[in-house]
Amino acid sequence: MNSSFFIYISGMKRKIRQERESEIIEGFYQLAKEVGLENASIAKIGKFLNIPPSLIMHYFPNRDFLIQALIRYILEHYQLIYEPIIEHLNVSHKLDVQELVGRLFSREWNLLFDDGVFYSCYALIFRDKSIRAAYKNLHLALRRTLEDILNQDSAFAEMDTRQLAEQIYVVVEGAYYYLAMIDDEEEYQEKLQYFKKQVLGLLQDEVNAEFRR
Amino acid sequence: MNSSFFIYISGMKRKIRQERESEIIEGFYQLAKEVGLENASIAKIGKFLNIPPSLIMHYFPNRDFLIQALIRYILEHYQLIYEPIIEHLNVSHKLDVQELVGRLFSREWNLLFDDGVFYSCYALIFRDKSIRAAYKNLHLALRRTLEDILNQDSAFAEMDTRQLAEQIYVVVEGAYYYLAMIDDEEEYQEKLQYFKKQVLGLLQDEVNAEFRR
DNA sequence: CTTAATATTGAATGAACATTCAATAAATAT
DNA sequence: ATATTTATTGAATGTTCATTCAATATTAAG
Repeated sequence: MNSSFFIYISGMKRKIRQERESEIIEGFYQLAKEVGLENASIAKIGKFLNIPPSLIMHYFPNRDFLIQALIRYILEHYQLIYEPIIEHLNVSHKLDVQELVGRLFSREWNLLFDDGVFYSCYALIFRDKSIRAAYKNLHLALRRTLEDILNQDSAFAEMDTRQLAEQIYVVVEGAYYYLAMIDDEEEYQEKLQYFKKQVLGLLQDEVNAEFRR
Repeated sequence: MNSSFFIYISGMKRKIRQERESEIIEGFYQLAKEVGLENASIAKIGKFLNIPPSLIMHYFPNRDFLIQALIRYILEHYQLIYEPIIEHLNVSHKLDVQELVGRLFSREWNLLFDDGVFYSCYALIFRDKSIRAAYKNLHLALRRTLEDILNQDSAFAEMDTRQLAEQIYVVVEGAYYYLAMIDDEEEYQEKLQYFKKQVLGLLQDEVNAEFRR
């Protein structure tokens, strides 16, 4: 064995480690989805995955490491699922705004992602600076992606696309927050239309564009 | 017994009960603010208030009752603090839109209210139908209040004020969600301006008003 | 093949948890 | 004044918690 400071784990062992860590975090996420983050204990994760709790602690020294890893997992997946949806619009000079708005509010990706765990973790930003920073990074990245898309269309050349991206996302995120409270499908669709129209208004509002500069 | 210093009104017991219950819920809220909802145990609430945990259970048979009462407390106070801020605009035919927007995004009320506990409880809407309904009721009430204010000004007579209130609040709530991630004061103010302008745009956008009808 | 490092197991730890209980104190009703 | 109801206390319950530990199995290195 070499004597460097770094723990060198070769081949198989490294793979085992990576796979176990992933398995544990995914199990943690799945369980939190079912019983709530506050009830997803290490013992329960072990039972859920059929491994002893001590194995979990072998990879994650304490609960905080587990939470940090869960948040990394959630934010990575949020971005991984969401960004391609708006990224692959293939803007050939002219952006299809209807299509963009449709994708921003798409419920498809919503089905792939559970909001309960996301907001439980979000609530942690108020007491943990590093979690706050991680959440901020995700939200900035989403805005930058949208900004880039807008910049590809010359129609927005005169507009402050950074501001526009901020304004669009604040509606999208406010809508997700609010619509989660609404069970009735008809009411849901009605309000969703309000917000889609609102974003379309932002994108088409050339008068405002000048006013805002 | 010597009761010379105390005035014993009839129904003293009821008063004791009400005050104890309030004390416990307020203590629960204060503690949750400090250590997080997930760490605010009954034992800790007892220690925080210098009462035995069994007294807490005398008034709240189990933890669920305590959570339900906390959410009632939070939502009532949210409304109690927030509504007067926008309600007492004293619309004398002409609404001061600048003033309205200023109040909607006022940081004052934000200081009176801790968002960590609010969002921790919000996360519960995804698994609890009655909590979801309670949150929805609050958000509908806020929108109705704003709608009433808009209706008092004849300038909005031709507009769909219900839709407008929905669109305004989705920005306000999206902004609160997003701005909580931002520590830097300058950046915070810059983005806050974006969102204030956005709401002003909604209020002044008469062209859109027709388009939306 | 031997040794060292890592992976996995299951049992054990003490602390914290929600909750119960019996006893006492205070307030109200009779 | 006495009886009844409610408020309060503190000790005790059994459970679950995160975490530790020693043992065994597997894999890598020499």
